[in-house]
Amino acid sequence: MLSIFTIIIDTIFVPKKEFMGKNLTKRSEDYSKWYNELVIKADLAENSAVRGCMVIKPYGYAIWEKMQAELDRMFKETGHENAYFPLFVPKSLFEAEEKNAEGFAKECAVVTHYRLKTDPEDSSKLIVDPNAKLEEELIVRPTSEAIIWNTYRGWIQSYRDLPLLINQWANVVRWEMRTRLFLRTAEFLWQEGHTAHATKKEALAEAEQMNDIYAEFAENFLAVPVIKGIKTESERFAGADETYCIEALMQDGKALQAGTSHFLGQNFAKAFDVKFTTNEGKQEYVWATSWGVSTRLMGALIMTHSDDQGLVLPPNLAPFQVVIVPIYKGQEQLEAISQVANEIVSDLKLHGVTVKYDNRDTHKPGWKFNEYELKGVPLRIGIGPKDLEKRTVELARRDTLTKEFIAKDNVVEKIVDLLKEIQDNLYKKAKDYRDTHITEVNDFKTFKEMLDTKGGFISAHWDGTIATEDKIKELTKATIRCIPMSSTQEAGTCVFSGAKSKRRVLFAKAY
RNA sequence: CGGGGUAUAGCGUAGCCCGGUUAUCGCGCCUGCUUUGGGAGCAGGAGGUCGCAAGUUCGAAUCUUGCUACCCCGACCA
Repeated sequence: MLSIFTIIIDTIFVPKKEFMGKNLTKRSEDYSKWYNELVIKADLAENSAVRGCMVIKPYGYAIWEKMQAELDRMFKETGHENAYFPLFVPKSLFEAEEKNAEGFAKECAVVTHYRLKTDPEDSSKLIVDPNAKLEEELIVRPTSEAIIWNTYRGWIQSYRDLPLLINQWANVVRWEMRTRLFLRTAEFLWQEGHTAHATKKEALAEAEQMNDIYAEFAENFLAVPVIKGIKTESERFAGADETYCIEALMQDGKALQAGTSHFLGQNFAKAFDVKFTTNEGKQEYVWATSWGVSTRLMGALIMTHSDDQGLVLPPNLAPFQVVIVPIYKGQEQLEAISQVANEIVSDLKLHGVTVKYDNRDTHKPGWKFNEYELKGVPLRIGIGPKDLEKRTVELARRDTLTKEFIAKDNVVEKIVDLLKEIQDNLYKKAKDYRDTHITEVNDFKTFKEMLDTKGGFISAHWDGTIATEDKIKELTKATIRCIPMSSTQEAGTCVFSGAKSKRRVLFAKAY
């Protein structure tokens, strides 16, 4: 349709040479080095003075804010409200739900004192005041079930108080041994939903619904295809009866858990004595769920779409979807170009497109081209003297790295169309990669071979025992990522033990 | 917490084995001029507790010891 209005003067497949010089390690050379460099060079985040903790820079944070805004909208649309609970959890509350406490105990930061004082031996230094020891240690939350369920006890008396549907946006701390920007940091940002229900059925439905929302968000918004599934017992959240998850596949063939939603049964209700009176006057424990996604999604986004030239952002998440770069000699030309650029800017804004006009004279056009490629801006408009003459603009796509000249009058229409196309294209490309990297395997030799050569998900039969799961992990480093929701009954024999199995599960090496 | 490695300007580095004028180079930064359709060129300039603390020595970035931080590989993990 649009091509009727669009005069394509020229389409150029830009020669590779022009894109060299970003000094970014190639994915094929060293994938994890590529990732680290990309995060730094695209100005998303950097390491901080605090071990394992990152500084999220404005450009990276803008992307996170877009994720937040969309998720927040989806949560509210399904009846959830935001609240905020404390950063600290008294140890006695933390230990109340045993499995949860045990699961997180090894990675907790603990506050033991509340005051510093001047070092008597060196007045320029501070020391912890030994007289300011806390009566009870405070745990910096690694997750908030404990403090929240302790609070819920006071909020829930009757079936009329249910369901209780709460979300909080917060930071949590998990003292990880080895950290990587966005993928695993000691402190990270996330949202955690905590809901209370009158029946098991309703809580299960909630947990599943939120996992569905995560999947929808990942696919439609991040353009990251995911597999919805259930975790095995050993991969389950500490304190949950069932963990639903979405699993994504990165370009290096490793899986990434992108979100989890837990059915907590009555475990926390019992640990914190949260009961309600039914409409028949009986006292019952409530049923619970919790669910969360974190800044790790940034990692998923980066590792799904980006290439050797830098970040590639889906239009839905780009802090600005279009950048306009003027190419000019002298003030007069700049003014003429700016007039055209400003027209396009206001027209794009009217169509809901976010756009940045970069008229800084401190950097040359070539520099800007590279910069915005590195930062993954979906579309770039170049306007120079030749364009003024011909009433055209140059339009470059980040996802395909192609450029074309189009008539200035059609540019807005074309862009609106292209943004949608880019969003779809990124998803399709990622899904195609993912789908071709799910390999059905029926014997252990092939299992190992596939993991080492092709990578990705291995769909195989499993006998359902933790022993087999552990053994496979020990031998191959692959874990069961999930039992896919979509998997159907299929008689077979376990790829490792040869015992009977009713369905296939997905194995992969994971982040 | 085990095993290995590194520490020199904002970043990346040379020098260290074999101690000796003013610590090398690149990027970045500042000033000026010329430039601007794929990371500009030239000229000039600023920037250093050589991780920290002791020791050896006439003399230490360089040798010795201790400490600290970080990185990589394991174990742990959203």
